[in-house]
Amino acid sequence: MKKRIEREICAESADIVARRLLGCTLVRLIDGERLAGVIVETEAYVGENDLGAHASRGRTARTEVMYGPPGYAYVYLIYGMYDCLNVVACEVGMPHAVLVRAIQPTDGMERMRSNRKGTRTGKRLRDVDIASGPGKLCAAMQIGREFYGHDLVDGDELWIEMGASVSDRDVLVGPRIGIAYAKEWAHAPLRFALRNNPYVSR
DNA sequence: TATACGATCACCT
DNA sequence: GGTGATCGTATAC
Repeated sequence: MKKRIEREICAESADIVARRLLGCTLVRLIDGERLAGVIVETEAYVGENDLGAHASRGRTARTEVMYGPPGYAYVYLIYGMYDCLNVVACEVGMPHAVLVRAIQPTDGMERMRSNRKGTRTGKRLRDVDIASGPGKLCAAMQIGREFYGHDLVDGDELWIEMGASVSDRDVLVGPRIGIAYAKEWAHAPLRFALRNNPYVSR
């Protein structure tokens, strides 16, 4: 069991935190079994001015957790079907968040694969397809909205561990996905991924 | 109370 | 490359 992240890691602007979380390990403990994977893709949502961010509509019941301290989980339902996991970043009162978009499974891969048996054709999923997207990752790791507000630093069933350091030349930076409506913010370089890693989405 | 739509995914052509 | 599934949230009425 590796060292967990410290809360200060998450206390910066979300773009900094999104970059830092690459290479860290997301861990889910369920029925005594450890499910884990290296974070290989993230996106930053940088507060109320960010037209691509849920917080751009201000403080509501849904966005409330993002206004609190960093290191907590913001989980939301998208398209009526999938849950997505975010790490709250920045300081209290600044609603920043980092969307975890993909992980490279390391522990409990078979259980994660079976958790994704929502597919019709029932074909065996390739390893690279198990958690290569924000909705897929939550399904694979059994992360739902019950984790809204969960502490990812000191929590019990879901937390983040430190990983090997990642050099800048191994990081791909580009525009975020699925926010074409966000005007100038749609192009902002706020998506981060490990270059040439086959476990990233799309 | 009613309605439009989304930080996605899987299947189809 | 296109589209349907499916429901909570924000916003309009």
